[in-house]
Amino acid sequence: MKRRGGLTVGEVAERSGIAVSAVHFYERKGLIASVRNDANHRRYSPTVLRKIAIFQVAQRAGIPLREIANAMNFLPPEEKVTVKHWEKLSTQWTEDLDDRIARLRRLRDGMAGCIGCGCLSMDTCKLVNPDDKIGANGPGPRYLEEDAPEVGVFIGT
Amino acid sequence: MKRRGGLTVGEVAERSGIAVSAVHFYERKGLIASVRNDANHRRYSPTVLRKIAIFQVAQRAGIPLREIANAMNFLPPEEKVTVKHWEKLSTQWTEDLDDRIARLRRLRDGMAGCIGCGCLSMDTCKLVNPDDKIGANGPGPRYLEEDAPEVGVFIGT
DNA sequence: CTACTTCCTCAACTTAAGTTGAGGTCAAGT
DNA sequence: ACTTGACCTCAACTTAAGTTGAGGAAGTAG
Repeated sequence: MKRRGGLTVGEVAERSGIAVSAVHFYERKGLIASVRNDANHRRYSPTVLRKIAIFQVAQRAGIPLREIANAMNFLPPEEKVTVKHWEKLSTQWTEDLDDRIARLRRLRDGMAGCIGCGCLSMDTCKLVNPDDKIGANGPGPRYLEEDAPEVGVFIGT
Repeated sequence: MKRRGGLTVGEVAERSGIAVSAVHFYERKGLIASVRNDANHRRYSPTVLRKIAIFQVAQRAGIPLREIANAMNFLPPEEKVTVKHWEKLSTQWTEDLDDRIARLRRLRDGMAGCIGCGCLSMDTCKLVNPDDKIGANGPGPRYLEEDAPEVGVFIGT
């Protein structure tokens, strides 16, 4: 099983620290590509290692695979990928992370000030029901979900 | 269908903004409880509204239902729940959120400084492979997952 | 030549947090 | 009497991100 023409799945799996089945899976999903040798075995370019590394980092950041795949589709075919491209991804995902962080921070502040205060009653609590008509807007107290109109409001007491 | 003895599922669903099927689901999972009337219909105490509100907030914070259920098990039976109990939950989950936020922040800083720098190559990048032996430790570059031994290391270039 | 290991495909299973649908009961309104 | 609407149970479906297993081929070591 000499690696004439690229890395085997086993090698990719071991060097990137994921399971062989995961490598197969990523390929099925179109996130990476391989060529086949005469025995119908996959051979990978070393760049898949970088890609997989990026998948891991992005996933840890909470980016779903679908979006990762989407981003991968904007990359030029194979080795024409430049540092610029990774920079763009990085910027995009960093912004995404900033959003997530901000959202969690709002929640944390609301939670610290509000659940403990005893007011959490659907009718009066700003954290849960900021404007007394959330039920009419569809399901769920999705208040802190998207940028709320008034961020400083849910003091709660 | 007069509400003799508590809220109906429909009322709970409407007032808490979730689907009837979700109310059923929470009950199956033991997160809330009901009594049955003579027609075998569920009747809920108004406190379920508060509970469901808390589920929503906690889930938004990324707490899985299993943990929420677990926390609910530590609450006294029914209306013997005091503000202290909610405070404790709040404190616990706030800490949890602090952790999540810190983790995301580390990731963001690593991502901003590292993916763009062009070094992301599994062999040399600290973000991806901080100590050149992560493959031997099991699957995945789980570096930023738990508190990493050296947080300031992944400058990357 | 035989055994071992890696590889192949395809289908089914997993967890979370519900949703959807089929089939049936019960009380109210007309 | 009949239809509507809310309720009941139970089973199956959904998405994400894979894992596990069955059944088979191919390359390698002794």
